[in-house]
Amino acid sequence: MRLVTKNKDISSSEQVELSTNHQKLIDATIETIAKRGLGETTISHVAQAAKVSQGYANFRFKSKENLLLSSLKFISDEYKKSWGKIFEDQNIIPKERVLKIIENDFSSKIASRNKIAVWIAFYSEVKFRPSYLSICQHQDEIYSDQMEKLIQEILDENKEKNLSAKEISETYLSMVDGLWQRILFDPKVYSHEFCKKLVYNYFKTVFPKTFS
Amino acid sequence: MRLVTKNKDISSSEQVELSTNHQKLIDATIETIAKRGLGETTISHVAQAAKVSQGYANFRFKSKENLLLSSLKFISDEYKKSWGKIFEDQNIIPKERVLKIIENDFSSKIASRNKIAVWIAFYSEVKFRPSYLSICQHQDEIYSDQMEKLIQEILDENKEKNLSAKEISETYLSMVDGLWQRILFDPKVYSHEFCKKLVYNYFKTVFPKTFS
DNA sequence: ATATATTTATTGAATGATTATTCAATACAA
DNA sequence: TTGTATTGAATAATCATTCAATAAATATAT
Repeated sequence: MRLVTKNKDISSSEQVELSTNHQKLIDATIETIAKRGLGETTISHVAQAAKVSQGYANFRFKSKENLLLSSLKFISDEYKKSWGKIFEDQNIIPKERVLKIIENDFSSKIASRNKIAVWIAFYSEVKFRPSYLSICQHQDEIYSDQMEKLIQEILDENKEKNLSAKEISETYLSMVDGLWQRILFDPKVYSHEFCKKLVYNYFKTVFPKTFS
Repeated sequence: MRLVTKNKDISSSEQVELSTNHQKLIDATIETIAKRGLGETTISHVAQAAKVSQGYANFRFKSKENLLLSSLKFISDEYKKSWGKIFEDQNIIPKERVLKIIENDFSSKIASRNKIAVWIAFYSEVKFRPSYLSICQHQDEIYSDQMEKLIQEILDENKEKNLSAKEISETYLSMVDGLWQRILFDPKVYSHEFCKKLVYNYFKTVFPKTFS
C-alpha cells in the first residue's frame, strides 16, 4: 500500500493521501503513546493505528525503540522550530518576544495533550533517559540560554538589579513543565488560556513596569 | 525468614532487623522503579532487592500491580502526613506556614530523587492513571484548598485585592511539579536549596510586604 | 521440659501469555 | 522482467502468576 507515489507528473489534486507511511507511523506512535502509555504501546497497536502491518512497522524503522524515539525526535524538532522562529525575529521588542514565547508554549500545536504525553512518557522512563538526553538536551540548553538573555534585556531596560535573569528564566521554565503536566492530567481546570494567564501574571508581577 | 518475631517478651536490643517483609518490599519497589523505571521493573528485580523470592513477593501482595500501587500509596501517605502537620499547627502566622510548606516540599525526605521518580512514573503511565487518581486525587485536592486559603490569609493581611489566591496557589503548585521534575533530571543545577530559593523569591515578588 | 501436631511463611521451578523480531511469500510498480 | 513495498505467520525471549514442596513458628499433649 503506497500512499504517496513518486510519479513526478501527478497533479496535487490527485494526492488524496498526503502523509507518507513514515509520517503516518510517527503520528500513530504519538497517538498510541498518549492513549495507552509507553509501557503498553506495542508495535502491533501502532501498526493498526497507522493501518499497516506490524511487520512493516518494524521493517521500516528497524526496531521498536527506533520508532518510538523517532516520534520523540519529531516533537522535539517541531518545538525547536517554533521557538527558533521567535528568537530569530529581529524586529520585535523584548516584551513582545516574551508574549510570543508564552503564546507558543501554550499553543494548541505545541501543548497538545498527545504531545505532552509523549514528552512526559520518555522523560519519566529511565530506560529512555540517555536517548532522551541525546535528542533533547542540546535544544533545551539553547532554549534556556535564549530565555535568560531575553529576561536580561528586560532587566536592563528597567535598570533592575536586584533580580537575576537566570532565576527568573528557570522559574518560567519550571512553571511551563509543571503546567504541561497539569494540562495532561486535568485539562478542564488547566486550559491553555488559564495557563497563559498564570504565566502572564507571573511576568506582570516580576516586571510591573514592562507588563501592565 | 521471619524478621520480626511476635514474641512479646523479646527485648528491643534483640530486634536487629526492624523492617517487616512488607515494608522491605515497598522500599525495594521504590528503589527499583527509580533505578529501572516502571516499564523495566519486574517482580524478580524487586524481590532480589528485598532479598526474598519472587514467588513470595507476588504471594504477599497478591499481584505485581498491587505491589507497585502500594509503593505509591506509601509515598502519598507520607507526603500527606508531613504537610498535614503543618496545616494543623495553630500557633503559627501565615508567613511562617508558607515557609514551612516550602521547606517540606523540598526536604530531602519528601523531594528525594527515588520518591520523585515514583510519583512521575505513575503519573505518566496511562495504565495507572485511574489508580493514581483513586490514591492521590483526594489528598491533592485538600492540599490545593489549604494552600489557597493560606494565600488568601496573606492577601487579606496586606489588603491586597488585585491578586487572586487561587491563581497564586496554582502557580506555586505548578512550580513545585516542574521543579520536582528537574530535581530528578538535573540534580546538580536543581539542588533543594536552589529550588527553595526560586520559590521563596516568587513569594517575595508577589508579597513584598510580607516576605522581605 | 520435651515431643508431636498444626499452622504459617517462604521457596523456586513450571506454566502460559504477551510481544519484538525475522523472513519467506506476495503484491505492486517501473 | 526486475526490483521494491508490504504482509502475516513462525520464532524466541521475557515475565507474571501458580502451586506443590519445604522450613519455621506456634500450639498442644505428655
